[in-house]
Amino acid sequence: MHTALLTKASSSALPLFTLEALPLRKSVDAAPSTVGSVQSFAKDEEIFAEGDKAAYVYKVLSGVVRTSKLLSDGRRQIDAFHLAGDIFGIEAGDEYRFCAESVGNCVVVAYRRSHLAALTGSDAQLGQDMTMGMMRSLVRAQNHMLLLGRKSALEKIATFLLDMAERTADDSTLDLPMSRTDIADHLGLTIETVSRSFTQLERQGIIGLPSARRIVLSNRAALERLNA
Amino acid sequence: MHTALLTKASSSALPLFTLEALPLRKSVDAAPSTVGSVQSFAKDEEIFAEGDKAAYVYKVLSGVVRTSKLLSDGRRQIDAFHLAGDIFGIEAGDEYRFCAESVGNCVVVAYRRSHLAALTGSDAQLGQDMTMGMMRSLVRAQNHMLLLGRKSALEKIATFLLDMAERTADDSTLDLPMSRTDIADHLGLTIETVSRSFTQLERQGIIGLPSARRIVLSNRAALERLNA
DNA sequence: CGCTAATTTGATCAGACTCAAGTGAAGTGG
DNA sequence: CCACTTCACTTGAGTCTGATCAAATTAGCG
Repeated sequence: MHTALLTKASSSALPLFTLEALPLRKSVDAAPSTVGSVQSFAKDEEIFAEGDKAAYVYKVLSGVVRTSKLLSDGRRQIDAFHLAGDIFGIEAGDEYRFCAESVGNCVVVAYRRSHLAALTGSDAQLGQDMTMGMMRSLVRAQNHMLLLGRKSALEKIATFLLDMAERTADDSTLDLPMSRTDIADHLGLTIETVSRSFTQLERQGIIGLPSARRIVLSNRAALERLNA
Repeated sequence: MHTALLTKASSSALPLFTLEALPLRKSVDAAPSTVGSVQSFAKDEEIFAEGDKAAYVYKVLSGVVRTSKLLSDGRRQIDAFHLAGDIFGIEAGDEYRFCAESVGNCVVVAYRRSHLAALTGSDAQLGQDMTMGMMRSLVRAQNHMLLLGRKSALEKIATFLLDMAERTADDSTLDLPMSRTDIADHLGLTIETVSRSFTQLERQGIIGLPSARRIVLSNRAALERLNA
């Protein structure tokens, strides 16, 4: 119904295939570092910081990455969670305007940006991959602005759950990879409000909470109604 | 410091030049409609609606355009104000996910999207213009998420004023082209809170309000401090 | 099994919203 | 040219949602 639709639909679509296949193939018989190097991170490790030289563009292979911005006094806004297949770290300028961290253990491929730039000129397909990645970020960001600016706490949570379900869940059970703090900083709320909203949805029979991070969407229609 | 810097810097940079010069030159000796057609709108006219077939990409020649999203119950989020030189209406899918309206009288050029798509394949420069437009939208959107999710009313207004000043003002005087309602829907506030914030900044001697829409930035340092 | 961190819950508070008037400026028509 | 209407903005009073502060549970984990 919103953001997630495009994201999910496109992540398995053609354009991305190139970016996926190219480095993996090459890394077998060539130096991986020149095309794409695979990197692993443990929980809460920094992949890059706000202000770092933006030398790489990344793609998530497994796990989850959060990109966030900080205010001088520590207030944080997580602009997106990046799941397997998602691209992050695309920048127009020469530095990252975000910090990127692993949410749990995760594996990413890093593509040297200078190399991509050269390819983008000659290889139209690869340029389109970057463009698609950007488009998807833009769509997500724009939908998220509506959420942040105009939705109530309960509506924010409902939208978030539907979005995550769309992106990860096979059935009606959803395993959240991130903490309440991360969710709060993504939705512009506090952890207490996030927790209370979950509890309220559970009491209304709209979701089940077998454990803190496992959500059962028992009444998706009600969630969609809250989605406004 | 944020959004506005890149926007301003890039709006006069090279990549955009092509998009500006190409249609204007051609429209003199060729049918303008095939490349870019100039359209005028009076105050509060609709340029396109959310869900319309996204047949054109637009560029503002003069005046201001707002793009917004609506919730089912009428709550509105203005994602951006587009000033002269700004591109809007770029879509990945085949329909607009926004509504676009003129804020005051304004003139725009409409580029047929099918035509651009063809050019993007052959003309790398033009493709980069679109890419740049998208990048700038993305940067703005990402900064705006931080504002919507984590800033107080006063901080939102301060950021907004600095941003508008950066984009339009020559000196320390700023003429706002939009109403309090538009500002409120852009910043995720109500008109009353917007008004009260302006009054408060005035009382603190940080801004002057010779008339409702004319702002004098008498203490830019204080504003920047509020910018967090 | 005890320790630490994450989450939930409770009580209170505050910033922003709602509702309601009041003020002022711009435009209209006599 | 001036009274009248209208619309945009400001101001005030009271309310409410979500934040803050604080404590209790619960869940992981070594």
